[in-house]
Amino acid sequence: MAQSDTVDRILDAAEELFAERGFSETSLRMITSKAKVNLAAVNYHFGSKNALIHAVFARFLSPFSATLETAFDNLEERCNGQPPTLYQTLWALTESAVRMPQRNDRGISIFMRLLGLAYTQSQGHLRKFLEQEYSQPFGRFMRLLKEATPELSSVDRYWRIQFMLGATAFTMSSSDALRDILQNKTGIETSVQEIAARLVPFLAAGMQAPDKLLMPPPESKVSVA
Amino acid sequence: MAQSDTVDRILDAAEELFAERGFSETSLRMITSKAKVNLAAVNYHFGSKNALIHAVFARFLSPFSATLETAFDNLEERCNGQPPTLYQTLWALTESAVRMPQRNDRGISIFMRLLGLAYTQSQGHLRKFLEQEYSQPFGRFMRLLKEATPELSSVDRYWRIQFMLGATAFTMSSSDALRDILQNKTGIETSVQEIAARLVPFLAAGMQAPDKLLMPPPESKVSVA
DNA sequence: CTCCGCTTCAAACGTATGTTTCAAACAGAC
DNA sequence: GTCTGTTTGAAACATACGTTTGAAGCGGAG
Repeated sequence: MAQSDTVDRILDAAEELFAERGFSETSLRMITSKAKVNLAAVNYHFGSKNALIHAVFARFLSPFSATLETAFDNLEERCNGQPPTLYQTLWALTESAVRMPQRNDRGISIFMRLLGLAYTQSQGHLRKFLEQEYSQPFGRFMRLLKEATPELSSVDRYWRIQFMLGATAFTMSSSDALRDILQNKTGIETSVQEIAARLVPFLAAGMQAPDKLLMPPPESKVSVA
Repeated sequence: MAQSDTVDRILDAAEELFAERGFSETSLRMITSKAKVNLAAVNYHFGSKNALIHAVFARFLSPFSATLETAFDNLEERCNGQPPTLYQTLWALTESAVRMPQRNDRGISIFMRLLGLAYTQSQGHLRKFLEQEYSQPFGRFMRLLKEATPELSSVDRYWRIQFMLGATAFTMSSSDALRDILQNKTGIETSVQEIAARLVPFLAAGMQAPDKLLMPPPESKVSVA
């Protein structure tokens, strides 16, 4: 073969194993044996394990980043200068993720799980890589969020964005496991699209919740029987 | 010293390092050197690294579990047979966590971060350990949630609980970093209690959001100017 | 065919890990 | 003081890791 497919086989195997087990817990030997390539191939083609991790992310994040930009473009165009609503912004993001061309049916799950891991596993090199490669669409998303929630103080918005990120990253990072649990308990099959469709209203409602309270909730007074 | 403090020193160091770096990324040598004890002490006192991980969790989870049970007892007693509201249930949980006697001021953050890691890092042995040791308070919390949201289908409730867990675990697990970022940007100091006070309304609102939608949001139609 | 750059391969390297070993140090009971 | 069971200590163990090496294999150009 003139153009070797070794690189893609490695990326496929790595992507799947990383998503299943995390980065530190996945060895190059697992990857190369799953990909049926020689151990040295990883260092030959990518340079190091960390560079392989970056490549795995770049392969799906770069097209996603582009898709997201055009989705935001379309959204803002449709709004004729008015800021898009929170719902619309969240939905644009979700659709961009869900509509991405997938290599296989689990593609979206793996995609999400990896994003969750990226946030969760404290791999300094990864965070640095993602920040400097994909800061633009992220910044734009933040700006849209700000315009969509002008009623929030910037501190409230800051924290609620963290809550949204958490709910999303966490759920997505274990979406396979959670789906399986539900499947075993109730027999119900759930697609990633459905999870997303349930997540968006949850996030939007949380984001627009009434003010924070600093004291115990009103109902918690001891009632005199 | 009759009762050696080696065990506690190991637990303290392990707790902190695990919270900072994750389990796989923390070696016994890091732990023992931080704790200023001999390397072999871990295996002598705990048996294995995995057993040490369990011990770290048990040390804060067991008292928390007890505190939580009495908090739920008090709550249910105050309600005279009526099911506690969602707000009250969430608040009981939050207060139990926040009011736990802490070894130091970072105690609560570490506590939360470890819980997040336990969910996220796919350490099979840990999940098994937590499930069989702390299924009771967890199950009770689930039952209270169910009674507080009778309007939700069990599938909706299942997913929304996952979203809540995610927002909580994620935020709390990086609360130190998030607090610092906010501090640097705005000069505002934030306590864990305040974060909790912002989180609870977010969660409650999300939990009680209107039905999931299966289509794009209503506002996303192209408006005819 | 010969050559050359690129790719694969088996093997080894150095390092770090969790765990084990066994002697030394220690504390409390007698 | 002496004995005994427990705890510490330095060192080694076996294993797994990421990475490097150098030779073998290969395809197209001259």
